[in-house]
Amino acid sequence: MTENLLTAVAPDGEEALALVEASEERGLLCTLFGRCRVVYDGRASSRLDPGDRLVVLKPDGTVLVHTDGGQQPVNWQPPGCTHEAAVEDGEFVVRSHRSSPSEELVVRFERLRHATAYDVTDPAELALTGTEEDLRQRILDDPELLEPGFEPRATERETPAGAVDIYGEDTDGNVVVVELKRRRVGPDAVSQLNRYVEALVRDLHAGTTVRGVLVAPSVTDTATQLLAERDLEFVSLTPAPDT
Amino acid sequence: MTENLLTAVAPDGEEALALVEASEERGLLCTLFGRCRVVYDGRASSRLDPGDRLVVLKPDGTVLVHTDGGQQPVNWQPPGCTHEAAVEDGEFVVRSHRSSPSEELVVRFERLRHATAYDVTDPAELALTGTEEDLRQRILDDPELLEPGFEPRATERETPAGAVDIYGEDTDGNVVVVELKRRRVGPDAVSQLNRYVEALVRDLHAGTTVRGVLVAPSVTDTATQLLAERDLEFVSLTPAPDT
DNA sequence: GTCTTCATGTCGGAT
DNA sequence: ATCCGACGTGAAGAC
Repeated sequence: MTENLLTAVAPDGEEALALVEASEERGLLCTLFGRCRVVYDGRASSRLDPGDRLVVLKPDGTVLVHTDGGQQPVNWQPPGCTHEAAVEDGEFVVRSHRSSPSEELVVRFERLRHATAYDVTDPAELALTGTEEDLRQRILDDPELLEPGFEPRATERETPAGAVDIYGEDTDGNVVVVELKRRRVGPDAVSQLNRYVEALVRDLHAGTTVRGVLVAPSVTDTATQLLAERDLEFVSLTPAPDT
Repeated sequence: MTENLLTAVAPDGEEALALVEASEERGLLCTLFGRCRVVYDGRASSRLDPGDRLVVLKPDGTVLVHTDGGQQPVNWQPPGCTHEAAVEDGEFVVRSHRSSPSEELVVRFERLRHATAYDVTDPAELALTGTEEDLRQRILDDPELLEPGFEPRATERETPAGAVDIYGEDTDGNVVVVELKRRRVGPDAVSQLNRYVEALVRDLHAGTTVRGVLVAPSVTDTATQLLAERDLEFVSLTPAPDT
């Protein structure tokens, strides 16, 4: 058994308890595999009958209950929760809770097949490209991508309805509100843009024309309809130049 | 080693390869712990420098890369992906890919501390309460919760702008459009309701009054403003009766 | 804390 | 396959 690596095959309750507590003390990430029931009560409530699952306990208080399928855990607790392990009626039990909002998750193992604890301190930062931020920078670097003569004046400009992605001016001196989306958009993005435009129409001097431009790779038909109804515009752009 | 439970402490590339391939063959869920780099290219692109992490391979093709903190994996692939493991330059490598959209994830291990494979076939269904569906049922069971004399006529009624949660009539014969939210709502929910109301105003006979009612536990100030501007209403209700 | 919006959102249901 | 909206959405940044 290596330093900062604990494992136990088919541990009984006490063994598992020792491992989880040691894990907690040393700030290790813990994985538990076995047959368990799960009860959750908080923002909603859920019950999960017995089944074989993988349970992950992270040093930051996160709890994940994973089944054989799906990217999302079937049950979970967010970071910042505190958990205690115990042996109750011969069953190994993990209780995780938080206040604000009040939430509790209880995982009760009928049978534990395996338990491990690892040190997973991770210094690296994820470098991600292709985000909305990249799309914004692409337009700021070359405003002509939006339209000839477009001049950005501000990003994240505040309005009563929220912050506008890019606020600028066209060649005729009209105000241009730009809403950016990194992927194909539907009706929600059009409504969002519309909120900003309406807020600015109210705020600015009467007589100022405010154009709203949605920038995204593409839009759905419904979104196109909505854009037309509200006199809003669309410009097709992706976060990264096409290759 | 129990049936359908494979483990390996500090496996070399070949051992890990055998375990992952056996895991795949038998439909097991596989966990890998070690120091790795991760490269992702697809809808976006990301690079992650070496760090100690937990990698989960599910039998449905899901891949999760978890660090010490956070509920979300730092990298992942969705269900339906296919992955191959290999030893390259002495390193154990997992490549996962899918088409439509074209995406690839490569996890390259400098060092593998532990590997396991479990059978996690899970027959149980999650029983969840406190959802929007519960809120809908609560109102259908007792329409007076919305307002005296409210009469539901349909759920999921289609409009050009999408399906209305509850479509009904008030005591004056006006059309009532109800949008339900299980939790406190912001501007987006107001816009959504507004889209349905506008679509129905266009669709129905001129002269028909269409009321829009947002039902949720509470609303933000901005949402209240928006509701007022658009002549929409708010009724406070939670998915479950208060206890 | 609350509010707002982004996300490689994911997921499910309907067309 | 696309579209649409819910989700115990989570996570980040602003206030």
